[in-house]
Amino acid sequence: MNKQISANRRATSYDVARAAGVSQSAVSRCFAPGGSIAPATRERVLKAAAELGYRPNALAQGLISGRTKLIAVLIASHTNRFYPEVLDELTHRLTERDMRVLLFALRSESEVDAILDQVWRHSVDGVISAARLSDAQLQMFEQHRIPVVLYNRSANAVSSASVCCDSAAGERDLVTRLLSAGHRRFGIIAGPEDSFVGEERRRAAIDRLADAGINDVPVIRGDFGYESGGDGARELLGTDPAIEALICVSDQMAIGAIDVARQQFNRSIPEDLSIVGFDGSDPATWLSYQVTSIRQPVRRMTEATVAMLSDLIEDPEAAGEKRLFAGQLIEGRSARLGTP
Amino acid sequence: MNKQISANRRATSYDVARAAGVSQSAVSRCFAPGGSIAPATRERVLKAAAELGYRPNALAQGLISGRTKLIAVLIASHTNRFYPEVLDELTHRLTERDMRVLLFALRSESEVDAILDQVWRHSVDGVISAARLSDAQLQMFEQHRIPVVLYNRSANAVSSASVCCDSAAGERDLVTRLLSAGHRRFGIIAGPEDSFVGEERRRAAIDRLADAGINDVPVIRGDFGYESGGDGARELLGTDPAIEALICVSDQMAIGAIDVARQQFNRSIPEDLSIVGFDGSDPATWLSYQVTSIRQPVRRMTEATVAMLSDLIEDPEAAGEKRLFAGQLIEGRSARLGTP
DNA sequence: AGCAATATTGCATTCGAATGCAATGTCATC
DNA sequence: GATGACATTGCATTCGAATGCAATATTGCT
Repeated sequence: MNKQISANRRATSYDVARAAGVSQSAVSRCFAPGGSIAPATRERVLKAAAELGYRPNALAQGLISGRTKLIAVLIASHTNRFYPEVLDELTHRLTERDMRVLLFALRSESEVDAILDQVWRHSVDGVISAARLSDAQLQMFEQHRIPVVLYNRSANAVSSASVCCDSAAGERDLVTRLLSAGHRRFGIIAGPEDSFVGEERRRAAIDRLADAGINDVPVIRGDFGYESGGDGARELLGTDPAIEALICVSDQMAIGAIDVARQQFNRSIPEDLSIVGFDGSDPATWLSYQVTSIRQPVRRMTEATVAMLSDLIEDPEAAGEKRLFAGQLIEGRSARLGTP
Repeated sequence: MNKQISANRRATSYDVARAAGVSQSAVSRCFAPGGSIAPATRERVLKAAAELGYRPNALAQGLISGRTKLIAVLIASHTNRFYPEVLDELTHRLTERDMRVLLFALRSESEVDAILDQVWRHSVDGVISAARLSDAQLQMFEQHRIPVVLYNRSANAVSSASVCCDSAAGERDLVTRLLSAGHRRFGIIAGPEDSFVGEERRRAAIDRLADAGINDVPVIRGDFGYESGGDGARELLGTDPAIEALICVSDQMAIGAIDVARQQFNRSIPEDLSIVGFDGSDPATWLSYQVTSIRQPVRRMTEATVAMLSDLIEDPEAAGEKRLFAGQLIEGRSARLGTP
């Protein structure tokens, strides 16, 4: 019996070839950019393809050509929850360049291996990771010439491409301005110990304060979220009511801290207490908060990430570049700042 | 010359077969659940596979088996920006069931066709759409037996599976409670005309008000975001300062409205003005707002979505079920509510 | 031991498109 | 009309795993 074209079977290049009276190769060449094909033939093939609703099968293309145009995007759940702009921008930039997003949301460190296993199986052309990868994991990709671009984190040992917002510089700026406004008594609401940017910001703040002769600054750890910011403020202000400025390593924690300071400690912000955040996320600009913060240039960063990844895919031997973007200081109304 | 195993080539099932001294079929059967293989052979194969770092190639598997375990997730950019929980939960639930997320973020209606083209090429096993699809587009999927589950929207003509929060019922409840608190003068801050849930909520509010004999309620359209909520409030309160209650079809618009009402119109919320939202998103619970709203049961809804999709993939002939989840009324502090 | 029943294994083919190579076809030029 | 340069086309193979079928190997049982 002949191969039946059942109503719901997808049309293949052979079906199109038969309909157009050409070989399968000709069909393939019609859809390949720069394929050698006569204009007249091309016409006929495209017409047949349109009639049959033919679309090249990405699996077959990927299998034979070794290029899938799939990009694995690894993002920690909390990054996406608190900063959804990042994923949205990444997705758009990738789509613009004709790449597809295979999304993996990580809730915990322990899932990474299982997820990389999947990434691996799908023969992705590249990886964008806004989640922590171990050196061994990065090496695995490097060894197999799969480009990886790290977003807002960088690797220790392995030389790996990355795009980051300069957290340290941003945090230093903030602290410098707080100091020059005369603040001398600080509290820090940091992130989890395993957060790259969180730790970078915490260290930068502590170092800058130490430079100014201020040591033993109390640190409370949160999870970047609203609740934990409030908890941190409660604990810090409860322990030392004389604290003049709270340095929070994320906007959402700053917001939580502002609410608790105002409502439970009856402080006026910024008159009685300065609070700064980090990220420049949307809610930070809301009238009730207007958080003084460092805004990450997300659009430029995501654009750079995708551009860098494209380049690496073109030339996998190219060295991984590290790009550092300066954050922009947002002078909100949640902190008293001095002149720079 | 023999096929060279260069350092960075991926191991294939043939490589493993050679290393373990068995046929490629045996290797394949080791990784297939329930494959007929002797325990001893299995041992040997798995050992060889581990040594070579072998992982089945998902493209080849998908091509030959017709199952890719890929799920296309279509989500409107604004849904993800204002309500990131949805995508995060969906991704996790899908991952739990051993399915992968091919993500598409839609900024505008016009991108849909290009994106469905891509979805199509990738032979996904199913689609979850939190974006509008036309009847023709839905039919296309149905015709080819590709299950689609709509999230928070439902189709008109086509019978399609869907999971929704009962926006109409929720909005009616809110309005009922506002009415029973004695409010008589309302304003509505709605969503864009092409938003499914936005319109559903707007209509429900208008209908419920009409039932109470209140007609010609002013409606301003926003885009679900903070700014547009503030703009809406400014316009409504500017036009009619006697308005007693603002009905916003999203929490972020309610928040924007609260800020503008407080800071630009000097109103106490809820004493001078009641404002209600919808969604039960994170920021709505923040102390400064505590928006009175309807919380969508996101976890249950995403769970149901994924379960439904799994079932449809198992049995594509099954009829698409429509599941409607009741929202939970959150009595915040942004509105005066009467008894039910 | 002998035979059937069952469990393992390998062979060969398949999925759908891309591509090197050889075979045509076309055209210009002298 | 012959010759060469170049453009089109098709053939055959390839990517890597799954699977129906036939060939063996084991096992149980008499």
